[in-house]
Amino acid sequence: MPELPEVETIKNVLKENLINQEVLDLKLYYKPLLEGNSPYPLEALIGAYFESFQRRGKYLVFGFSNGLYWVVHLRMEGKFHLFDAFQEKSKHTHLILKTPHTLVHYLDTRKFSRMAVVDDLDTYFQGKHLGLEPFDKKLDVAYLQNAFKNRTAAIKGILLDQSIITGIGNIYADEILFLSKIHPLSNPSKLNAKDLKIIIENTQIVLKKAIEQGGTTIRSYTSSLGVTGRFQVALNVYGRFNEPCSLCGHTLKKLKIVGRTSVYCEKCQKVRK
DNA sequence: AGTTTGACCCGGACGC
DNA sequence: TGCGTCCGGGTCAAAC
Repeated sequence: MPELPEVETIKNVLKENLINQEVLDLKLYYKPLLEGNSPYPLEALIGAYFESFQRRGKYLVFGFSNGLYWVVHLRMEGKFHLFDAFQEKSKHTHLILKTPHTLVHYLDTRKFSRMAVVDDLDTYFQGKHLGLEPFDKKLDVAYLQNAFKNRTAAIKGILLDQSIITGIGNIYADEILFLSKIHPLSNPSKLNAKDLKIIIENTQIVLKKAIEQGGTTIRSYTSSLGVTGRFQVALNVYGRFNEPCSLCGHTLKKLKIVGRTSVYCEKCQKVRK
């Protein structure tokens, strides 16, 4: 489940392997992965060279020598597998890209990921309504006060709203709220400046640590991308329902918030109403 | 305008 | 063992 740290890691590994390589061939086997309104087909990348590698929120962006950009959102299970030699496509291989030195398979068991080929990145991302990057200097208490002022829905759901801060998913939203000692059902407009400052600090701490360690859920990328070891990102709450709180020992609870499971400590995380 | 809900997907986990 | 059911993850659109 790639969130910002995983996407950042994947971007870096793909850059190491693919920069300045020419796309010799590219075939998309499962057509719905390409957004219906993609201005260009994927085949438009054939003959071009990989030039730049970016991440915007949870989107990967590959820039090519012919002026086009390939934008990929991995959603839950999109994966890039890299090979040195011919590799039979698997049941879930939906795209194969060939370069002189590397064979790229793109897999997605859930067929949930999406991609597009565009010539105007700004226009494409304007339609996505992405908020500030977590490490943007403009992300400060005043920004969140403004963004949260009319928001009454659970803070957990608001942290998942990519139009405010982009890149936070279910795992890190739970971790950020735990470290900030804020209950996931809290009313965003009732958070005080100190709460907001702590949310920003913990967002940056959690994501930075995860990036340094190669992403929490990077396990499935290991074999192919050569990212080894270091999966010991300590998660305090995510996936730990019914286990003891790492701070107070109280049994962790769970709740459904905007259709997502939230795990939290009812003793450590106070509701702001 | 903000909030809620469902659709999109389907492998894997779970219950019987 | 086999079958049925539910879950989850991010984003978008529609309904409220």
